[in-house]
Amino acid sequence: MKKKEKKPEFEKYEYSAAAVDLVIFAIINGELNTLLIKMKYKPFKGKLALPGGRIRVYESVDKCARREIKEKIGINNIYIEQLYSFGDVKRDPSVRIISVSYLALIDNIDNIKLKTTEKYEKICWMPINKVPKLAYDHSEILKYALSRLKSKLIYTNIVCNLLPKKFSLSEMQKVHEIILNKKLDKRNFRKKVFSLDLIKEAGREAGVPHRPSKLYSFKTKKLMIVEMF
Amino acid sequence: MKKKEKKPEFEKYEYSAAAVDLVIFAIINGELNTLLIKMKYKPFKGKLALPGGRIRVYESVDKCARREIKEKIGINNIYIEQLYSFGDVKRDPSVRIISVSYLALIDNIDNIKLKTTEKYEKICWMPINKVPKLAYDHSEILKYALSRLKSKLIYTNIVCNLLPKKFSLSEMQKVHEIILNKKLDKRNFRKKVFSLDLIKEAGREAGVPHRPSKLYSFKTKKLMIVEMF
DNA sequence: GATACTATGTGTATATATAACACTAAGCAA
DNA sequence: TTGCTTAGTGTTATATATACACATAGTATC
Repeated sequence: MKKKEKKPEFEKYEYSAAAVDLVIFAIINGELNTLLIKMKYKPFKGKLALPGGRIRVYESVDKCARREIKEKIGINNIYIEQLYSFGDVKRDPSVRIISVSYLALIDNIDNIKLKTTEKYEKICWMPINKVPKLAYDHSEILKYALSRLKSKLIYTNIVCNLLPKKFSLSEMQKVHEIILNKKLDKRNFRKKVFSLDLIKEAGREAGVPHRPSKLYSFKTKKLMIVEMF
Repeated sequence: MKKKEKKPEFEKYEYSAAAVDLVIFAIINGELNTLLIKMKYKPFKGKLALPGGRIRVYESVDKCARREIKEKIGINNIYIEQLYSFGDVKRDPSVRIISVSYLALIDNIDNIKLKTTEKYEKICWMPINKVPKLAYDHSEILKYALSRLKSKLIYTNIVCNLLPKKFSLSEMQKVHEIILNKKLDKRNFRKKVFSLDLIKEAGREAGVPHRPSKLYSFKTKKLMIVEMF
């Protein structure tokens, strides 16, 4: 930080402020869940909303998304992806604010500790088909995130960010079925997954009252374009 | 406008301002062109950049994109699509500003009159493979726009926004070849296009020194998901 | 230790989609 | 009438996607 930092010239112009809103997905008990906060203050007191916050002048938009995630769930290194910027004038009734939305994926819910802050009444996971109408335009954002997740599940290996380090093919198939909301054929699923050469064997399940499944892990978590399903 | 408008609370927070940058594509002389402006003032005096401008407090982000287009090329009703928001802290060296980028497509270059404003040295079309390094992070934005256009060309009917009202199948194929940068098989192309049932006959070419082609027009310009190429 | 239970794991045949390939047709100009 | 130029057309081979049913390997129980 050698150069002297210059403050943005807000006062000169009537220009907009920006924020980040997060759609954080995790698979919990065989359902797709998203993280929501319950608002403590007006104008949406008592309503559920996506977590998020203002972008600071000295942080990039991506950094802001990661900071917010860190503040809410205590972790840092998860998959995030910018979705879309929502910019209606009245989307926040009290202030003109543009929201850059992000998708974030949790691969292992056990690593997460939710942190309530003073600003929110509570923070919680909720299965996406039980989510009521949210504050602001957050229902729209959630819908957008879900549709992005669905399409990326079909044409990329993004599913690796929703699975723990070791997983069975049945688990993997289940994630696809949950998100795409349809049953897949077990043999065709396995054939396809193997043909893509994305995973390697990683031991065997134990202590289950049935034939134990082989476990696999992803060779890489780098996002790749692959025709999945 | 009944309710009294409340001014955003810029002063209270150190938050960011936002702008829109436009990647406007048109097919000109068998090449894909993009609209660029030459900058008159520092910090990029003399450099080429994408057209764009600050988002006003009382306009939505989409409206801002359309206003900017109107100001630069005098038309209003073209296809636009939000791309991505670029938010590095130092992307503009003088002010912290987040840029929401848009793709816009011109279907008929004849309708366009470029308008230089006092702010720019000039405004002009340039074939995309002749574009030098641009000011700010605009080269990155252009690259992003091009990749979005390519992929949408493959899985949607977006090409309808780059063709005039009436066009021949050879013209349509040419647009695909220009953008995808590869030769396509004429018979397979036609077979596919007809099978999608997107176009209808619209007369015949005249005054050409060879067999005249049939002309077609799109049944609808509504964006649809279709497996093109 | 034999049996029941449960989720795992595997192969083939058919239908569909994609890719490769070359000649005739229609209008204009000389 | 001939030559020129781009438009227009079908078939075959290959690859991909879909549909479908039973044997297997552990654990738990009697």
